[in-house]
Amino acid sequence: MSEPQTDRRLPRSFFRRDVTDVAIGLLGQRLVRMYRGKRLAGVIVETEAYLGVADRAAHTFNGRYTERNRAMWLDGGHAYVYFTYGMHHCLNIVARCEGDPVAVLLRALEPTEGLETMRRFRGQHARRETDLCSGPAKLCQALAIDRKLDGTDMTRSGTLFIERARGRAYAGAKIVTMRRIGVDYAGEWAGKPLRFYVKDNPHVSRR
DNA sequence: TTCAAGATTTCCT
DNA sequence: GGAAATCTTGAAA
Repeated sequence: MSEPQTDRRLPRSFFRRDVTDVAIGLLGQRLVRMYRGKRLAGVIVETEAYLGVADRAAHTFNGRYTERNRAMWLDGGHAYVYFTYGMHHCLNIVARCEGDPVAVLLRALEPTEGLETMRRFRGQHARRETDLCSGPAKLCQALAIDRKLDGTDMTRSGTLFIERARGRAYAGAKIVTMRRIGVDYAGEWAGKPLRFYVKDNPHVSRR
């Protein structure tokens, strides 16, 4: 028996493409997190591409394979969730194929379902709706995403997945391309145009 | 075993 | 605009 959402879920082939194409293609798609029977969801409005072994800003730079980043080495469509700064989680979606450790960092969502629950998870910081998911760690907190979901196959999981959202896609909107956030230590890679977001969308992380 | 630093967010001046 | 919070990771010793 198949559930309605299953038909809308993005297939493996979507994620096995070039990581930059996946990063751009994810804009306008819907991230869904099932939490205790409830749907927490939002449309992706900001992403960053991490190019793997050649990319000094990537966790897999120079072929690094560790306990933390092993999910990045999985097949396209898997989730890579890491913990940083002693308190924050960030969600990536692996692209390409097994053995090619590239991924897309989800930096912001326009929340669409389960806003009350998100507000509860975010606490009193989320005064405005644009405070809920306007940052990589904020969206993880709003959707209760932590390391327990690291390595999840998002093309098969019923807990964390991505739905095609053509009706809400920002196909007609302008996509802005610029340097990535928070990777100034990465030398020449810090300035590469690998951050993408929907122009003028209020949920995009600032700076 | 030790230690510096981090794909961030929030609060304070 | 600047710094604290907070702890895991990864590399060096």
